[in-house]
Amino acid sequence: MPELPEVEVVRRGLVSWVRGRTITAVEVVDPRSIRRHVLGPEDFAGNLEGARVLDVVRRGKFLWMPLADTPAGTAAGTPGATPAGTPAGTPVDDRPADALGGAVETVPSVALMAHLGMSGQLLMQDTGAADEKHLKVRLRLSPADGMPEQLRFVDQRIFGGLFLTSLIPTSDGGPGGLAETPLPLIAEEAAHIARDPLDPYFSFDDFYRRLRARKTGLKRALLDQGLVSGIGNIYADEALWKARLHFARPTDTLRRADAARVLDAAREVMTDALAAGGTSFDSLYVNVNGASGYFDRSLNAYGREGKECTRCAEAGRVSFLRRDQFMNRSSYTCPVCQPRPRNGRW
DNA sequence: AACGCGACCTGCGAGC
DNA sequence: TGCTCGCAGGTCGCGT
Repeated sequence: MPELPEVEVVRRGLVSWVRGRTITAVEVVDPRSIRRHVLGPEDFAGNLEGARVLDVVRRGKFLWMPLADTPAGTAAGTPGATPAGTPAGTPVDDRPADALGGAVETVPSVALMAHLGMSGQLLMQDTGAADEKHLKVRLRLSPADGMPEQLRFVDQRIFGGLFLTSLIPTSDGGPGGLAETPLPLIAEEAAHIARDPLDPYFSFDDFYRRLRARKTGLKRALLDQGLVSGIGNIYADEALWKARLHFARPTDTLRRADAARVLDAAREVMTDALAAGGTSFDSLYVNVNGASGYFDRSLNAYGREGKECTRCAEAGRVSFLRRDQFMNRSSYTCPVCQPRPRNGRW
């Protein structure tokens, strides 16, 4: 279950293995994993072969690799996404590359997008390594000292996938996401989601203003990737528990301090998970399993139906976590320290 | 605008 | 034992 911290662990690992290398061959083992690349496997492979990976960028749970040297006429998987006849790698506007962040010799216009979905993994593997049971896509990379030759996309449940997308200017002029060499460009397919809480350019003021304008429940807002990205069901429950707020709390009555508390809580939970995942990430593997131990040890709310609330126990009270259906999902709360709003009024 | 829901998937555990 | 069923998760798109 990769959430934002796991994806960031993947990003950090991946960038050290693939940055600067050229994709020499592409093997789509299961076309369902590239179904969001509407032009199909041949187009996908044809446009990737020969491309050079410039960086690995993340916003929320979306991960993408800006590419250089993609074949001219790349359509980025979406008909009409790139102006006809525009060779990929051409600057997206008239500014010189330096004005777009410097340190890049080519301004990319196309990226390889990856979303891990529920069960996706990006693994670096040597050629001799046996295929994984759920291997979906294999990318062969140009040789590099002591580095594995293959980047594999493995996905049991096929909620995730790979596809090519255009890079477009960000709406606020800031970096598209966390990157080694930030550029004010964003993968088109990720342009509709807000910055995530770990993004230095995340604006709490904007978040709070938009939150107050909503007429909905707090958890629904936290899960809305257009408002704040990267928060999934697990971290939403953990953040709400930490902030002592109920999932149904109306957003239009939230005080600034409440909003700040729940957002800080989300950031803390993610940062802790990132630290735990980061420490276990030390091998050739770039995977999403590093944080599973963290989940086992550190969850205070999610999945703990009927178990004691640890915070209440420390305070000498006894209370048990309950599970409710909310948004066709399970939500876990402590009935004592996260009381349900009464009559929707606070 | 808000929101519910189905679709997309597979594996696992519960219950019969 | 073997079957069915419900459930888990994130995202997208459609209908209300």
